[in-house]
Amino acid sequence: MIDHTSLLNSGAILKKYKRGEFLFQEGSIARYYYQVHQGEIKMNNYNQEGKEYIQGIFTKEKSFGEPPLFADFKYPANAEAIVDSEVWQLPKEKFLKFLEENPHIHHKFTSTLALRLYYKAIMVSEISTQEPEHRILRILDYFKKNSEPGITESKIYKVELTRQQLADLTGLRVETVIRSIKKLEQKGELFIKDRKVYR
Amino acid sequence: MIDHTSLLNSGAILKKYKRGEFLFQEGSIARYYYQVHQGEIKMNNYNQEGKEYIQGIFTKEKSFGEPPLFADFKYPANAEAIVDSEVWQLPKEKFLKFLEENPHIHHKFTSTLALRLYYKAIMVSEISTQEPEHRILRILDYFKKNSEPGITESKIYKVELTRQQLADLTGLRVETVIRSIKKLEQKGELFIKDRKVYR
DNA sequence: CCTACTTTATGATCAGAATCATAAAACTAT
DNA sequence: ATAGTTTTATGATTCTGATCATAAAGTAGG
Repeated sequence: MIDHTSLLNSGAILKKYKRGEFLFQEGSIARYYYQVHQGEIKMNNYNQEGKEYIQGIFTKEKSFGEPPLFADFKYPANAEAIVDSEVWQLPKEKFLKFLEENPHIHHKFTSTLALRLYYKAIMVSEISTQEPEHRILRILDYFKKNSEPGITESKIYKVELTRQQLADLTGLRVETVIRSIKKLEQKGELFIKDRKVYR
Repeated sequence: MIDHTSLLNSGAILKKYKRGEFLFQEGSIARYYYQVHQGEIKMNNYNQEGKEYIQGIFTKEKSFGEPPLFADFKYPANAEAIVDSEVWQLPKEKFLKFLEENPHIHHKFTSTLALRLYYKAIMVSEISTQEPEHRILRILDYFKKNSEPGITESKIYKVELTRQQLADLTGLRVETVIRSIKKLEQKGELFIKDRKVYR
């Protein structure tokens, strides 16, 4: 989102996180702008029984957790490293100052927020009204679309998500995801090779 | 969101919609900025079987449907008048020009988007991991908080939503909402008087 | 006032996803 | 190579919210 030179010039530092480590917790105050340098970060919630919901997964160069920097509220979810990762960290004030000085980048963040809202609107409606197979296809298509810019429908996409992650993204249980994927394969909506899903 | 004088100066017009009328449909291209002047507008989705999901309800002076004006995508939901309403309509180009000339207002829209993202993040997590009673309390608290700025927890809030609307906001069925509300009353989380819910 | 419709309500039944149990295959770390 | 963990897999059972049926109370329009 922000190039490395600008990050360094603005005073960002690169921090390392081990797989499973938290960058911040649900309910805490937002103090930094974050951008993935290496690895994978997920934002998630756990309910009382420990069931997880994954709000989003962020990879190389993607920023996350900015919304509370723009309005006055606490983090609605945790940020947790999926694998060992390196993440740029820029203090809130410096981030906001940088945006003021770079209206073009500010615009990019506004449209990123808009796009994320679009995705959330779709997912919340899917989860509340559609059956498992439909939900799973939506998530797969979303990840496919975001995998490489301008990927065509005809091109085959290899899903790198585990069944458990798909479950946590769609609000389903892992067994339900496994069974639904099997049914989707029978229907020809996707295929499985060496346990990996392709769509 | 934008004051009436500015709206008029920028070239906005006031349009009337009858209860049940659509302002735009899911999948169509965004051409206007909308702001409620009188009445109530909901954004919603219908699935194949006609089951509705309400993304949000917008009242006096609230804007809606801006995200696709900031990024390149189609409406993820419909906009439908809940009651007879009057809505300001400003062409996209004029809206974006107005924002450019008024960075302060632009900032307000960015934080509105951030806040809406916050609400969606909470709802999608609630819907996918929490049971009916929990979901309903969340929605009630959200509407309570937005009913008047700075409402305290101790103050009693009268819920103007119907059971059906609560169902469509939480992804539940109307019978489930009715039964859950009864249980919540027994637990002392809210009370019912003349069929109206108070929290 | 009368008729339509909407909203709230309640009981009975059903269905589908969650849960529980178990296990094999595939990685990971030592 | 070995032990431990994660991932995928499948069958049996349970349970909760959806569905179906029905009705009374409330509201709106002519």
